[in-house]
Amino acid sequence: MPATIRDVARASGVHISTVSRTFSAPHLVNSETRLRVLACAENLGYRPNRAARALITGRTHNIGLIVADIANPFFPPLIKAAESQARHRDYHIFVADTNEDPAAEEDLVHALAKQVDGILLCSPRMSNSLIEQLSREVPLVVINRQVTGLPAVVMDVGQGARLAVEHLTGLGHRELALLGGPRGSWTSREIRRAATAAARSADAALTVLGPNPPTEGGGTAMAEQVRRAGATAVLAYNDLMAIGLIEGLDTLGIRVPQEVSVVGIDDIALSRLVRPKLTTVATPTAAAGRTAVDMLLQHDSAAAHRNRGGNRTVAADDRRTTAQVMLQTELVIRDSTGPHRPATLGRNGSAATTTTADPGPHSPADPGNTAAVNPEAVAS
Amino acid sequence: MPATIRDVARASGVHISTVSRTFSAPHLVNSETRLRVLACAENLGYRPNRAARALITGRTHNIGLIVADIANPFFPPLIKAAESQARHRDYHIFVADTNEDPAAEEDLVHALAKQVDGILLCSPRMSNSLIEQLSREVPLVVINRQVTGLPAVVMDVGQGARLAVEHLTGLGHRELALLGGPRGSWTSREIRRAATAAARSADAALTVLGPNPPTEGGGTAMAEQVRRAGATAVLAYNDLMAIGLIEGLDTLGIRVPQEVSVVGIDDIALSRLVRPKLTTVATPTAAAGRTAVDMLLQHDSAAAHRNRGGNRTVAADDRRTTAQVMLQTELVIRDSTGPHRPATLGRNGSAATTTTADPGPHSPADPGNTAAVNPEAVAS
DNA sequence: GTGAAAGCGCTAACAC
DNA sequence: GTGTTAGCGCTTTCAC
Repeated sequence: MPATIRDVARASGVHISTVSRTFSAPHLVNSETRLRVLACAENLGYRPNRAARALITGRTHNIGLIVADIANPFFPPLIKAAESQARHRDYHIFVADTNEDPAAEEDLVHALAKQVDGILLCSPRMSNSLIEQLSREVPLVVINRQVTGLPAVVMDVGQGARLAVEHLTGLGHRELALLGGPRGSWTSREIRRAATAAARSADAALTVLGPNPPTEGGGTAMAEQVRRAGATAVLAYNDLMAIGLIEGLDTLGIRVPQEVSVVGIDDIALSRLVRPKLTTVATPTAAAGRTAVDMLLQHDSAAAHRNRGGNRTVAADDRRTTAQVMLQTELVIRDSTGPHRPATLGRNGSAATTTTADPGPHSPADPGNTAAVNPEAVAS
Repeated sequence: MPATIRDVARASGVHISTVSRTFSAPHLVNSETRLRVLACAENLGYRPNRAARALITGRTHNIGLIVADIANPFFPPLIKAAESQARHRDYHIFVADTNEDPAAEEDLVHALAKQVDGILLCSPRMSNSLIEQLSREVPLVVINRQVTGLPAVVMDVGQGARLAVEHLTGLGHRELALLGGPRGSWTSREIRRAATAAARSADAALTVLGPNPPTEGGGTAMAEQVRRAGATAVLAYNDLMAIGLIEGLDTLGIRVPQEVSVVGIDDIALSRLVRPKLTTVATPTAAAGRTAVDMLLQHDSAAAHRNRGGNRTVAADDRRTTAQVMLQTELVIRDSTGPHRPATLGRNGSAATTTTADPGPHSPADPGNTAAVNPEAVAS
């Protein structure tokens, strides 16, 4: 039923190779002929079969995008941007979800390898060495992870974490907590590293809690531990966890930001919608998606000369374009962070803070304190 | 570099067709031979090239999923469910984003047609007749739309809208507004139809405002009009618009639910996270994704006998499995709806509400008024 | 500028 | 049970 190149050839009275050229190398065909062929193709509804074409050219014009969890609000903007960029360049995109399972990542790469020109590996949880090995099977661009020798685009979460910690210590907080992300997350390690360093510089204590699932529930579950740790300010692996934590704290009768300040990371759309609006580190996820596609495709131009029976030096050659891009992050201060207020009532291990909205004056024993501010007034 | 069927054949000393059978019809090959072939394949890292296979079998084992906006929180759970279900059945899934553009939908269907076994058309904005026409090119399953003769899975938003209106009128509201969705949306039409009918049954007035973009901004932008319409209760096309509307009303100094009740549709994750928590109609989006994949694949089993040069009755035959599934919805009552409270101060055309939190008495010219309440007290 | 022929990786009759 | 042969729809030498 669907028209083939042969149908068009017959209809326009030329050989199939001329039809082929009309579509893949138009300049090689007489413009009169070309117009005729195009007309026939048009009214037969002919479209080149890309799979068949790929069989011989070695380029599928498809890209794979592997993410940990499509439903995690961090990913959709990235997926959308990648898809959009890909399509502008006439590529289609396979999306696959690993459910945070490292084994699934590997399977997926294998399964997709043959039908794509490359794969975007988003926040992978598997080991660097495995990634490297897989990259010999199919061109890979890694997002949110640095693996030596492979093209990657990462967000500078280290800088973001530093900014966040400085913001917190600047508000007078000295007992910080960090809610770690999932095991195997490069981002989580970077955050931890930078946050630890920044806390030390500011003479603040930082308790690391985790690893945790990168979800709202993961955050909520840690509320009790945050309280036990006596932290007055918390940096979470991502916004979802931060929001979950705020809910958990609320359940414990601990108010944010009056008693505890909370900072998230990512600046997902949700962050402006919850109350208090979340202070967070904005990561350029859409840009990451676009950039990754561009890198893959540039990379891919080289890979196109697939070595039909050739030696394997080609694979090595491809790597020469390898680059690692680091995207800037920035701190967005909203309403979930505020100045440190030492508890004035008892301080018997568990921070004894009243649940009532009572922003009375406190003993400014901590260094770096700023003037007290009515939390209500800040709700912008 | 990647191993081909021929490499495996050579390594295991059999003909390529035996290798082929080992993978596509294992029972047809001697178990000893099979084991040997499998072993060779294994250590050559051979995997059948699905595109090449598709060329001859006519089945790509790929599915297309076309949505209006990946970043709209309504879609990710659906995409995730569809992807998961597809992969369980050994299918990969192309995801494409139309940016709410009907023309893009058509292009995408054409572009994807050849490399998929079928397409899931999600909340399409194009005309029924075009959809029908496209379905002759590639098997289609439509989600959130009913088009005669085509398999579809829809959410029963009509019932949901009715429930929502009944809830609202039950609370004493008599001046309702409906925030319509995007032009071309079947769902929007269904909601409008059901809401109108339900309002009439309850002797309530319903002002329809729209069409609107199905986004937060779309909702925010309508706050002023809602006020002008004098509505005390609003049903929005989706949660995003409902949330946006609440923000917009807040800016106008109108409190939800004290002065205006708002109901959304979809029950996206966000709805429980905003304050006030959103009353909404829960739609089973994940189930819709799964079901649509199942329908497509069942449908596809028939389509597999692609008519190589055959007549076109096959296409007609495929249609016999056509079914339309309607998924139940349910009203989730949270905190954005409350009893009608007649304004007691002036009513000079535009509902005169002060921006300061000053719930003073008003002249009760409007019908159906109840007592005033301190807005602060309700914010749970 | 166009046609002829070979072949991408694979499956599907059909022999044996 | 396995080998042979013919192609799926297309691109790409190579002649002419």
